[in-house]
Amino acid sequence: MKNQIKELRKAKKISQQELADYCKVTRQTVNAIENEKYDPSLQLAFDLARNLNTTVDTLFISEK
Amino acid sequence: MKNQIKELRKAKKISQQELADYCKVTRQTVNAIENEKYDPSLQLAFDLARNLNTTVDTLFISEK
DNA sequence: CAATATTGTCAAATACTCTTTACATTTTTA
DNA sequence: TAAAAATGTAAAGAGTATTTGACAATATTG
Repeated sequence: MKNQIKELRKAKKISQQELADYCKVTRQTVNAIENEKYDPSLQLAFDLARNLNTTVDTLFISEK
Repeated sequence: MKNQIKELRKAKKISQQELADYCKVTRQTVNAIENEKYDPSLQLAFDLARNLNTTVDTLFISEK
């Protein structure tokens, strides 16, 4: 599963910490997901999409 | 998190078992998600959406 | 009605998500 | 260049997702 979090976050000019705060998770969680250590839960995927003004289907790319 | 899995599955006239097979999970997993016992992983959300000919953003409704 | 398919549910075990704490490295800014 | 901010990473533990096996209840079909 790939994602465009880093690109959209930078386009919005916010830090991992700020995005993490908006989504109510830790900075390390955002960092791990950006660097594809693991996939977020479905709820967190929705929270990330919302805070980056996009949709889950465009933020994440299921490689199948 | 709400979802429209049951409605779309019935519209397609397939059983929980068939949908589970397509997504490579157990019947119990599909049943639990339909009945909102817990949310699927992000990957399974994409698999469910794809097999029901829809998108994650329309199949699931994040209540926030 | 009887047989079969489908669905609901439960408990125990395993795998994965996420947090916390901590420290190192890189980037930005004064 | 020095200080501050941002990022990368790792280990341990809590909480959640999924599997397996099993049994009961409901719906469908012959």
